[in-house]
Amino acid sequence: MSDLHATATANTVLTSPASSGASGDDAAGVAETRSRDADRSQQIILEAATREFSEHGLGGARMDRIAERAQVNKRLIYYYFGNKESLFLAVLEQAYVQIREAETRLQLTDLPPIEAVRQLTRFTWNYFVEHPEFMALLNVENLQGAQHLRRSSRVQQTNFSLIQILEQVLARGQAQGIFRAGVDAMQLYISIAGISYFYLSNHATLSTIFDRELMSPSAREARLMHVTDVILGYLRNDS
Amino acid sequence: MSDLHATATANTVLTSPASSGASGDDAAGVAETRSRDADRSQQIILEAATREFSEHGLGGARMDRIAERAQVNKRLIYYYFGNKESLFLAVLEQAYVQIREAETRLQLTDLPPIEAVRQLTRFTWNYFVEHPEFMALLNVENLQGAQHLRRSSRVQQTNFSLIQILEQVLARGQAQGIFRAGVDAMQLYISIAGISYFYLSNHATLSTIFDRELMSPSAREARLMHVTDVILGYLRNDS
Amino acid sequence: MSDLHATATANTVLTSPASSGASGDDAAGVAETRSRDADRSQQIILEAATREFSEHGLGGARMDRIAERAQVNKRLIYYYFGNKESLFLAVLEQAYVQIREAETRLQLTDLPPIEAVRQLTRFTWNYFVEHPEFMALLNVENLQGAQHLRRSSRVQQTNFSLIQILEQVLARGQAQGIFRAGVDAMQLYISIAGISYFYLSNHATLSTIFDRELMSPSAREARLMHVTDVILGYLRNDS
Amino acid sequence: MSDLHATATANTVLTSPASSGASGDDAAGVAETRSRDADRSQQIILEAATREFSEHGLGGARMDRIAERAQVNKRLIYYYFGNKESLFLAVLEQAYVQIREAETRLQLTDLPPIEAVRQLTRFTWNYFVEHPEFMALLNVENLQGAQHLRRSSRVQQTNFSLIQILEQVLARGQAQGIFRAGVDAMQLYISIAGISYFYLSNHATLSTIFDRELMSPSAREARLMHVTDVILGYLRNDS
DNA sequence: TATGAATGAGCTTTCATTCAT
DNA sequence: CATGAATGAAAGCTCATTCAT
Repeated sequence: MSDLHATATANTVLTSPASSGASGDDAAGVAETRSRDADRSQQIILEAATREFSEHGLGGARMDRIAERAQVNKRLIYYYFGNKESLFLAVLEQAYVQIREAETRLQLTDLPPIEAVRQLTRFTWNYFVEHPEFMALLNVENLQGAQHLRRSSRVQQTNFSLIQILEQVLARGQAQGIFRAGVDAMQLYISIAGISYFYLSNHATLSTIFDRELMSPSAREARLMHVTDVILGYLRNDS
Repeated sequence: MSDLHATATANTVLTSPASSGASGDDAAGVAETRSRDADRSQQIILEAATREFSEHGLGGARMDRIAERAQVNKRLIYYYFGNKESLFLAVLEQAYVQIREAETRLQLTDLPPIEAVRQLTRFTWNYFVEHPEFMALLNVENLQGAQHLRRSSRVQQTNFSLIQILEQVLARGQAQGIFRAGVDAMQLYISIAGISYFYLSNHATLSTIFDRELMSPSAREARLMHVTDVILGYLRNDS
Repeated sequence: MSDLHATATANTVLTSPASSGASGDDAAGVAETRSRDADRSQQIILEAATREFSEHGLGGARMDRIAERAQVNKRLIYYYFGNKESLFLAVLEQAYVQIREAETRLQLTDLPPIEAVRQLTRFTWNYFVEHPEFMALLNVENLQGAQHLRRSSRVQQTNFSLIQILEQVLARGQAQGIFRAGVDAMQLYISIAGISYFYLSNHATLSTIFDRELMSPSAREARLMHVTDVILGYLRNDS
Repeated sequence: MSDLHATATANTVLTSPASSGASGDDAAGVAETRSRDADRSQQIILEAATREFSEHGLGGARMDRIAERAQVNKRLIYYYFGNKESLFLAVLEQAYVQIREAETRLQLTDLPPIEAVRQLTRFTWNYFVEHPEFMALLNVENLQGAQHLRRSSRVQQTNFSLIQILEQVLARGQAQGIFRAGVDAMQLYISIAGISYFYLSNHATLSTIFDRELMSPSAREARLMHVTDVILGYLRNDS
């Protein structure tokens, strides 16, 4: 989280006071006139709220606890974010902004197809491992039927260029005769994410049920290998 | 909650009134003499609670709403289940008992390996489709770090004989030269579940992000086909 | 408590069903027709209720707990005693009946004055020691402004013949020149009781404040000696 | 409740909001800057709670009624005192602080022994007369086995210097040959308090039983005279 | 920009009591 | 004589939110 707003523009979800839940019409220029402290307070609140929401869900999260975690006055949260729901939306938006940024840094088009898929799989796995709160937020938002996401103009623009990149990778592999034909990139992407996500997000219940330690370093390494095997095993062309 | 007790029918999680710090000497036979209404009331409450918890999470669930949904006096819920957390545990236990029962009905050992895997995949997919509340409960429980499940002696005994059956299927396929070697049955099972689960559980956010309808009948059919392809494509031996 | 209803008449507070809180018009004859079990159940309930009320007060007492302590169905308590308040009254009445009975057994008129006062003091002290629940009930009832006692025709008849006996003892002592003149028997009796009562009833706070163990056998013996010294020291005639 | 803190004025038990699991670094000086209303609100709540607890006991007291009596929002009580038990403890502590303060104002060391004992007796009697709620609180707390008092670091320091003063008075009286020897100051103090306390605290039941008006001015005057006679009569040396 | 004080609505839970047998 | 099931009312307490400065 430390590299969060490296630039003043790209990944910010910081708001003007009382712009509660609104779209995102406060652009770069405005940020200049705002004090450093204001930005910092908002960022600290967002981080605290991210932890709180991911640990307790929307209904279970407590504004008091967020204020305590952020070491700010509760009133300040309302000053910046309006209310609980808007705060949750801001948290969610920031989470999406961050993963999108990270994905952008991947350069899959430059790699051979198999390697590109391997990289994407590894990246997805690692991102979930390093950002369990992102998975938790997804859980929470899905429990709510994505009602916040749907309202967010900010996230909806994210029509995942990743899918286009993946399509291109699949096309290259197919042209080279090493990938099977007829693969839907979105379906594949969901499978890559799902295989990782279910294991990581549900490890608490799974390890209880199977009575097996699933989060040790060696277990995680084994899982990543399995995930890669499944995806590449599926894609390979054995004709 | 130590007085949860199994009765004659396999999938019951009906309890004695939670207030009685009694011994637990009311065994199977006694349940027969208990008024049918008691059992029925508990079952109705459990069903209402299942819906409520899966729609709103643990923190967001409202006891009032559960009572209303079950058309019983709110007090009765406390009479039978003690408190909200214990009610949630009872709901969770019943959900696990039910899926375990359904799995038991599968007869994978009698089928050819490929068909067995296909059946298991289809079953898992269909169960999630037909029981979205089960997925939601898993989500909720995982948000809580499986703290309820861990306390449940009832569920922990569920050491999923399914894994053993799957191991036997994999061994047969491998012996016949049609499955690859070295496949961990638990990893495979988690992948089968995960590929289905992520799509279904997160369809709300996914369809928002990809701007694609994921839950139409045709979309669901396509997904099931993809899922089966991934699993069988991974398993096939092309040496 | 085992010698409670040695006779069928004198000390009973057992009621006919639904005679809730009423005076006491069910006399000896009726008891004959009532089953042993009924009497026993009522007595068990009264004992359980006595403990509960003396430990938790009127507001803090729980009907559930009384039923549990008495090992009877909660409904039965209502069957016999009508409601909580009436049950408390029954408890209170029984407590008064018992101390009155015990006092009756004292034969102060036969003793020399000093010895008679000594015996009364010792008796009062011992009775409080052996019946802490009686003191607690007094506390509870006084917190309520004696509203139950006032309604009880049963207890009001108890116009304490003890005072008359004490008056006679004081008169004898004064006639013999060993007791001071002008002592009001009721005042003296309240002092005898109060000196013992305060120490015993409030020992919990007193021992905390003075950081001294007040209820050890030696401490209790010392206190009884002090109490006797105070009363006899006050009464002695030094002219 | 560890954040109870003493401020400049001796008898305050005012607290920081109970929610803040904060450090406790708000010392005396800070209280000055806090809005006067906060202190006032707390004091008003404490007074209302004192009345409520002394009239109804711990279990019978109603938070709603306390709020109504104090004319504050019920939520505010929880804001300052956390819960009912803690509020009761605060009430109890304030009651002890107040009587201790009043005792401190007595200047027994300057008086001749007989007069000192007479003053102490009169003071104790009068304090109970004027503060019946203090007696009631003692009753309530003793019913609970002094569990709150024991937890209070504040009250436990109150190791009643009064006993030391009384010891000195007794020594003087004995040296002058007017008091008997071998009197334990604590025993004597408990007797002084007990003789007054029992009469006043239990007057409701006593007046019912003895059918005598005990609280009229003349009756109270007679009792104080009796009490003084008992104590001084006991102490006098007639050798 | 920031904060301590205060609140209304509503939550989970408790309790004495009654119903139906 | 006895009981398990059920309930209305109200309790203690929580929570997101606003007031006033």
